[in-house]
Amino acid sequence: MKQNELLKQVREFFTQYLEEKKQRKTPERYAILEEIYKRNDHFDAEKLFQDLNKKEHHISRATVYNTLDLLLSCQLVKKHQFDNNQALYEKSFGYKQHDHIICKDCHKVVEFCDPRIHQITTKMGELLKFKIDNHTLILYGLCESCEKKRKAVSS
Amino acid sequence: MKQNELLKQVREFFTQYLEEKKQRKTPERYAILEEIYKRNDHFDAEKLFQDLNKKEHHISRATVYNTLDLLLSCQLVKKHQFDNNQALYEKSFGYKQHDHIICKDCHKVVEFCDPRIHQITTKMGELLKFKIDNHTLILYGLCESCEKKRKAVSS
DNA sequence: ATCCCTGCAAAGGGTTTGCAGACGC
DNA sequence: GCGTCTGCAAACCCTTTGCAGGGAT
Repeated sequence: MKQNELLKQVREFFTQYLEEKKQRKTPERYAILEEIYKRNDHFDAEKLFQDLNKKEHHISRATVYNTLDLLLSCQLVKKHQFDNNQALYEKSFGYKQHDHIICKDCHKVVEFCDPRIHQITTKMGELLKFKIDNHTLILYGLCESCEKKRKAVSS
Repeated sequence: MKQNELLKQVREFFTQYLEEKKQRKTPERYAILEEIYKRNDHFDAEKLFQDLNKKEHHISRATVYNTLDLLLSCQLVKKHQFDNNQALYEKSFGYKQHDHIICKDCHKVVEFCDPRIHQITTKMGELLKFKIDNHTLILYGLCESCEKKRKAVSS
């Protein structure tokens, strides 16, 4: 099963990172890692906390935030600040680089790729003498069904 | 003077918007609009509040937030959620569309333009059947001097 | 045995809200 | 004068912090 294969790889990667950084391999950290890699959505810290505590005995919010920071620093997780001031996270290992398009009405998030983004980062990095290593591109608009709804209301 | 010309246009635009929406033309709202259009930076709500109260008699935080929302809805102001959970704002009338590149160390913000962004929004809108009307592109990296500093430290 | 990590609850920082009084219309 | 906008402070929400006890090494 592909899911288990990925989980295994990710656990190994994390273990290696923790050993390098001389940090402890606690069951909480692995439980959080697994929960994240079983999901396929963009989730906030609170949702992660809630879902973990439906299954696990108990993991505190502090540990969730702590571990998210760890996972961010080894790039196993990506953090997004969409509109509001609530961060959303998603797994990022073995997952192709992508950007997001968000519906302003229903808040649906769709992922997409476009090679031109890479061209822009490369060119702008050279031009402005920045060493770019990351980017965020978000397109805001209305999805097909929400646009129809709006038209129906205004007509 | 070009500055005054812009201010005048912006005030007129705002007045028209307020009349359309049947909202009151209060001195506070105009003071906030002017303060924003005299600046050339990316500022947060608190900074705007502080600077206004150095000059004006007094304008409350609530009114600042209120008016920022008004200005956002008529697109006289743009709101950015960079990294942290503190929104930054900038004027947007008569100002060319641009994106941002941010240094991870000194947090310097540089603006740039690239026509390919427009191509991407158009193409992805068609492909995914979204009606796109806005986007955010942020490139993260190290500016030239911060990269040198890092190298100096590690060597 | 050490001392880092966890859980808890309180603090923190930015933003929003409720209410009374002020003022644009 | 009516009804909305302002100012104030408290409430809110997400996140961070401090501290004491527990578990990884």
